[in-house]
Amino acid sequence: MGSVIGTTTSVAVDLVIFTVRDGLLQVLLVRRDPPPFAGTWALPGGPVGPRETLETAARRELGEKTGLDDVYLEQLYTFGDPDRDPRGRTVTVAYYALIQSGRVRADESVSWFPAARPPRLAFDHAKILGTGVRRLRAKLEYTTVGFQLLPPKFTLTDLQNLYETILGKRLDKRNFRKKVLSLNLLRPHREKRAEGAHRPAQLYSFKLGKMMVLEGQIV
Amino acid sequence: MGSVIGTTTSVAVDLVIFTVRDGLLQVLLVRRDPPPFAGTWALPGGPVGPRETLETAARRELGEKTGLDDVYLEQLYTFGDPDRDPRGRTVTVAYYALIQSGRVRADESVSWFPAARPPRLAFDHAKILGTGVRRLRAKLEYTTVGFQLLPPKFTLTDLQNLYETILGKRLDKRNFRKKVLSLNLLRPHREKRAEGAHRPAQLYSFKLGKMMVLEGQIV
DNA sequence: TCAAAAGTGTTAAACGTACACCCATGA
DNA sequence: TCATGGGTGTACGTTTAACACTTTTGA
Repeated sequence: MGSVIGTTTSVAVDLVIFTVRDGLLQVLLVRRDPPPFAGTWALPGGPVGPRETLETAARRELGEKTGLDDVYLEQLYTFGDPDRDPRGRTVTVAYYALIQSGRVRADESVSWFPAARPPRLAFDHAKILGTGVRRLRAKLEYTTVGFQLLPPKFTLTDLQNLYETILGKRLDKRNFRKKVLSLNLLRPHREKRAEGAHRPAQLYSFKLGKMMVLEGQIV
Repeated sequence: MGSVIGTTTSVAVDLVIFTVRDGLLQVLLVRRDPPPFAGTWALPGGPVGPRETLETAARRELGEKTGLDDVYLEQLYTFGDPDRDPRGRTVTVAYYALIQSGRVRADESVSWFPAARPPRLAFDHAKILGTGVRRLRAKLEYTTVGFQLLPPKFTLTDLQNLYETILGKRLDKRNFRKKVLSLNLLRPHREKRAEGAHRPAQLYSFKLGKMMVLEGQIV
């Protein structure tokens, strides 16, 4: 309630940016240039500007690292252990974002890594990442967040692969399709996707722009 | 990633302390003495000390206001709009706590209010409280947090009243009992509670000390 | 014609939901 | 004996879970 005299606390945002690529849940990391942890990988993030809301700061960081602005973003958790940053007290508000694979161009200093086996991470970012993975798994089961990881048009097999990848378990094809279609969240397209020597797959898109909390579970 | 030069940001914790009393979900508020918002009610809270973790700061505040230390406490959300505190930029990490009614002595400056109809609150505390109520409702349905609001020994009617109060809907007595008992979370006691001109009620206690996430829904 | 992924139904078990009466007690 | 809240079971509909074959295509 009073002010904290003589103490400097920095407030930052950090981002856990997820995608699904190559059958793996992956996370976008940046290579740190300055010390501490120079040369190691870290979650994208940075200080909150004096006139920014926390979410604005998170969206700005996201835009700077990915060039994207129409992305699902949600506050994850706030980390503030006094020794988490050797430079001084820093409280970081972590957000997580879900983007469609292929919308971000990786390079030397910005790259995708498997979320389950990341490289050694700076600060307490391994802990933040773990919190993000658990949250995503939990939300996948009772919301439509998963759809944010797919391109505008996708097949039911794409969707099932996504769920199997993130949850780390196999699902029954017939039951999965029955359940997903019964939710009435998907609009079939005229076109089908033919790729390879087999029957072409029906393309669908997600009817709603926004994430939705479901009554029951998807899986 | 760099430090924020020339900007002072304070970091605070605020507490949404819930109980159930008189058939209502209630929240503990403190009367503010200093400006701004002098004389209005506010969530208990205060600055995070230089060597404290966020949770330690929250527990300290909780102890100062209630005298209790063995309380369910969970991080809720972080609020950081630049103008939320007229004195200057303050980011507040909100926690919510669940305590058993009757363990806190209210007085002139610390008092319980119905969470659904609080008095006018300082800062953005009405928004924080709303976030807390929604989170508690959501968690009640798929975890055992609700048990934290009951004394060590309680009856199934106590438990059902608690659920009905927080969720704001009536539940079927037989179905509720069947479901709760099938979870095997309760230990019956030898004693019963006789109060009034009717059959005495079986007392139970919660087997686990900790909150638990359930497979399905309680209600 | 073969290989590969898409697509499709049925059945049994579990679970959720609706519903009404007897029990034990103190006044 | 009455009023009060405690305590119990069943039947039906819905949901979940397990399970295998046919279709369409390109090579």
